[in-house]
Amino acid sequence: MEDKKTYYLTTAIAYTSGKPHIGNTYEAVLADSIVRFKRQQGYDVRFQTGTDEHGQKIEIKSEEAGVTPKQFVDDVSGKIKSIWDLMNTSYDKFIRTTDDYHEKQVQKIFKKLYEQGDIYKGYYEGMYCTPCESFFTSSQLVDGKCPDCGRECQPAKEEAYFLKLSKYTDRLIEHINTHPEFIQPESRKNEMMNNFLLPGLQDLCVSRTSFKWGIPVDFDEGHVVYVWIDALSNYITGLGFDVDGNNALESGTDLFEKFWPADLHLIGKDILRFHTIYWPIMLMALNLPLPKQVFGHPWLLQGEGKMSKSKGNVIYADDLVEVFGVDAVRYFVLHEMPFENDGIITWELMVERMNSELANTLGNLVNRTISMTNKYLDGIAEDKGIAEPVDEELKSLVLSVPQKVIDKMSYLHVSDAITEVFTIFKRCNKYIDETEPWVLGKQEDKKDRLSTVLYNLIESITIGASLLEAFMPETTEKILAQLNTEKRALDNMTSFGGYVSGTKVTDKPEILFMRLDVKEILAKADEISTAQAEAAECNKEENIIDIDEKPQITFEDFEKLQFQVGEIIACEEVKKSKKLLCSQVKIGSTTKQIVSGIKQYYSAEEMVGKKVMVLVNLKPAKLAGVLSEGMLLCAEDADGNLALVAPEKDMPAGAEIC
RNA sequence: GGCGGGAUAGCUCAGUUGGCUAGAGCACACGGUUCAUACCCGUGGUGUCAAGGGUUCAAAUCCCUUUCCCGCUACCA
Repeated sequence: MEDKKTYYLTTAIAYTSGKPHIGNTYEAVLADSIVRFKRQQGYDVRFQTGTDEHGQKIEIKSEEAGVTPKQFVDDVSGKIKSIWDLMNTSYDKFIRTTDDYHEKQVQKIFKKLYEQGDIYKGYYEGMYCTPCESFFTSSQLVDGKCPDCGRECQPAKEEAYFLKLSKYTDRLIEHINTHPEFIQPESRKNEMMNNFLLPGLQDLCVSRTSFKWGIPVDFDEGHVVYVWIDALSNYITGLGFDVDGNNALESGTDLFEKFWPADLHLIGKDILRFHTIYWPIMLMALNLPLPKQVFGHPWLLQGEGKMSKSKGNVIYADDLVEVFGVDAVRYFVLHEMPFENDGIITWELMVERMNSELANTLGNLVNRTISMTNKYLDGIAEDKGIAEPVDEELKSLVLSVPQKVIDKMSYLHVSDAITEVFTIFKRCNKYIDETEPWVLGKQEDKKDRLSTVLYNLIESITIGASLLEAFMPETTEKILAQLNTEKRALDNMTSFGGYVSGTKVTDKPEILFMRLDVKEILAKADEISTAQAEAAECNKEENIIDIDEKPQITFEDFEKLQFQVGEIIACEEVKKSKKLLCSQVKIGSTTKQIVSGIKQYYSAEEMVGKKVMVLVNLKPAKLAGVLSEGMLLCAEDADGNLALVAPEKDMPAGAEIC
């Protein structure tokens, strides 16, 4: 049996709380372009993607929708899968965290880690600073006290399971230092090191009791496995991994044995921490090898302001595909995303790219080449060998591109790789200008030269189109079909002239990419936007916010709190702080200084004169070096927007709130 | 507040270990061409390389200071 090198790539699994927008879709397309290229390079590839389907948010959403959580995620997961299919992503495995084999293994993993002591049942036995609401490992404490506020830390009481991280920290640091390619882009490595690894990790809470929709901890009723052990494990359970070593086989093959460790976890930069710290530690605890590389890709952002469904400006892949076609959308997201910085997508930019690169440079090139071949040569371009110096320039450029593309792709610089391919098409257009086939066509004695010129063009386009396959598979197929030839293999691009001389091209060239009118497209985008906003309106997600429930308190507990109306008589910004305002608050005959993190929502000037609700008897603390003697109460919505709470009628400063 | 990364043409960015008149794409303007989807080709830059100082024969590049942006993180009683 041929011993091909394997390549295992995974994307993050998409959370099934709603339809994925173009930014989520980008990840799947990026992954797809990478694996398609690896296949071209001859690797035995496995590409896994899927959906993450547990958690409180889904429990709540399904309840609102009046269906069971399973029904809810079945629906959303199906939608996500259909968008991945629409985008032509060639995944080998679509895993769902509600799949039974996955759930079973997660339970076994959890149990194994528990039995060997890597997971322990805690009662927040770590050092907990109540005022700071934070946990600290003992190594983080300063003189046994909270490193932030310097106060005593105590154990807290809530019951939960924790993954012990400290045991493996040194090994992980060592691994990251000796494997510079492990975290990509490399700049993220410092962030992980400096913010988490070097200061010391606090143990990760891996179970919850506050909701039910999750994988139960089978030896402790009431606990469900919280997100990370559940979600991250998909990368191995999807290969049929079994904790006891009885890996499930797929058509006789032990996929886990064959494909693990993964070559690349492709994820968004926001979850890099989980993939480069918690996941490796889980794997170490399971005594499994670590993935070779984790790439936290940047985001594809939407241009016009913050996206929101109610504004109707969320861009979805299926809307784009309807207007532009699959490959145009693939081209756009891949090309517009640099390696490290966020990219931007708008309808205008889409049209611009579509017109200038796809329609003009590529589409028109194919079209004019085929048209001339038909017009002057009855569709048959033979290599008559009538060469001129300019031909060599074309050939050497074309033949230099494959290696450049391979290099760019090996560093995952997909955008640059596509740009390289397009240099072929640009050179071809120039070549046409240089050789002027329409002039040759008028001279009977130049027929052979003309034929050679068109042959060179067709050969160049064949190579270019073949190189495009990873990025725009349908376009590759369409071009090659029009040229009536086969896809050229990557290792077969070292010499010029593979196109079978004398082949007849199609006599009915089809437009590959239609030029679009920006105004028309924007009008269409407007329609989509309006429809979206209307849908959001009638489907109005009731603005209900659920937060974690706290334990019941007694009236005595409540009586300990002293609330009064306070009048803000002066207010200024706290220098050196992004969020803090420092207010002088009149409460009865005294004045307290209170610092609040509301600068984003209130200016210092507008604060003055407000009468607000104040928690008066809170122990004073220093914030950013400024003393704060109480708390201004605020309401907070799901996006973190704040609104001060004030008495409904005018009340004097100092009035008790009870 | 801590750590890190930036600031180069109207826009998006390249610029390797300091080294010739600082580059590319887009956009714009003009010229050429007509096979093609009004397309393609060519030509066109007075840029304080954020500001100031320093090292050097030589600085966009190295060092210091300042300003402004961004990322992660902490804080946000």
